[in-house]
Amino acid sequence: MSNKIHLFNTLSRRKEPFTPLKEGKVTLYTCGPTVYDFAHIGNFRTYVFQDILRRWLEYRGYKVIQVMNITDVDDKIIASVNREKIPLKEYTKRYERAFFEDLEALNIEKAEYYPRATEHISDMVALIQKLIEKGYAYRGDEGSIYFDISKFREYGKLSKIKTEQLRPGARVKTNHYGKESPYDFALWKAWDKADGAVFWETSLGKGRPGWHIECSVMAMKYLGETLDIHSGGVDLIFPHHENEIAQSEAATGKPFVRYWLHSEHLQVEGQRMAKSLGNYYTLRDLIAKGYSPLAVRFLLLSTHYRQQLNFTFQALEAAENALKRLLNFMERLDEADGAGVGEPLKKLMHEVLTKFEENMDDDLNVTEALAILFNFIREVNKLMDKNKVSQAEAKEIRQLMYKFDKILGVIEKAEKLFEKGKLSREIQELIEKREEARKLKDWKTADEIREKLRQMGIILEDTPKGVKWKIRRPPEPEF
RNA sequence: GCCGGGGUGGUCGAGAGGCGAGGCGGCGGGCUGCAGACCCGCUUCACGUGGGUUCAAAUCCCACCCCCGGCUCCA
Repeated sequence: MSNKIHLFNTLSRRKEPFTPLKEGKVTLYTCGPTVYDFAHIGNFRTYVFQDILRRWLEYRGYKVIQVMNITDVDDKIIASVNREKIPLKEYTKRYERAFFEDLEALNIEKAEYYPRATEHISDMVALIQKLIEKGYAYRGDEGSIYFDISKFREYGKLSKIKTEQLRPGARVKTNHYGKESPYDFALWKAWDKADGAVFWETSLGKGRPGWHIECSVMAMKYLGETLDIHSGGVDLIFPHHENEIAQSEAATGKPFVRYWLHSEHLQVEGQRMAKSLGNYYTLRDLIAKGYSPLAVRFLLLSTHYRQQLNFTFQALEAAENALKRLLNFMERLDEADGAGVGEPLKKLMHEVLTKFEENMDDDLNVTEALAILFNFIREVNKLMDKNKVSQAEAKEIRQLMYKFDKILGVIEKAEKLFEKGKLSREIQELIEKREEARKLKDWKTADEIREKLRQMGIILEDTPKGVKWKIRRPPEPEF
């Protein structure tokens, strides 16, 4: 266990030493997807960040209890459901399933709970009832129930927004819903014709929950009234998280969240990602273009989470190649059989571990940690060039790499993907044929066979110890 | 308008007063029949512009320009 971790808390706008409420245990709420479409790579940047956070807390010995909500009822979903005339559940299941598939492809660790909004309606009703009783909520003319932000003194403490300074956007319907203040927000939305078959009959009336209430309810239900960490994308700071604080703290009188963490957005080619700009990508889009999801993961995690990340295809290629470098290194370690380096290597290993940990402790500085790791790899490669590293030492280095990979989550999974099975007879014969050609110095035939195998995804490398082969994705056509 | 975050080499990106992180790409060299992997060198007077502080500024201060975001559903 360590209390060395420092995290940037949006509440204070500074890095703070992290200590959980209960020793050894961290309660973590991560804002999840609204399942109305396939998630895009911007969404995944946040989920990858949350995964790194979770993994680092675990690395430091904490037991993490993570909740990720599934928002399966909202305006967009209702609109689609009524358009396609299918049951809500059927529609949301489709995208929920896709979401979990994507998480797995990106090697994102599972949370302990994935509560769905629609399965917590009664809990939401109870919380709203409590807010009404305490005088924080009121019913508007048309039956919807709103939170009265003027009753909550600390409103704006997360986003640092003063409500008097808020400029009403064009789409803020002021009197339309019978709200007392345009910034009061809906806890419960009364049924409307446009909602069609989507509604719940409750003691609050016929309708559906507002957007913010589900997170407060589900967070507190699974994690208690005060949670250690709550995270999401920066766009959620206001109004979503601000409203969550208001609802939760008004209801319980206790601090809702101790550390708020927000990840910056991703841009594509220096621009905001938008369907209208034609630069909108889902994970599936990238896989269809031949990129590996692990390269996407590597790219997403390699930029510090509080920094905007500029997604480009060139950067994705770079990530793909950086990943190859890691894998080549791992393979090379398998073949080391030198006399042994001894003390200097021990020192190198100790140094890389210490510095890696220091940087991760410092607000999850993965970028710097990776730089340190790659420097280490170069040093070890130098030693292996001189055939100094012994088998036992190589084994220790591999263990160290897997230790880092507990956080990065790319090496082991990629190794499994490219695992060497038995070569087919056809390929074995081709390799043998090429060896014969090489003995006869028939380079033309040898090179032809090598190229043919490459097209089949088998890379051959001639080494002093004989021919080596490895499985790699066949070359993709250029885009 | 109000409130945030930024502008670093071919590219992606760390760093936040004093040795040019790292990845990727390109070029050259070593190794190799050739490749590949790996190593070395170069790509490098790198830090938006103009001032200022300092022995020393990418880093601190001031002004300006530009980009992205929040204020409206959003990761």
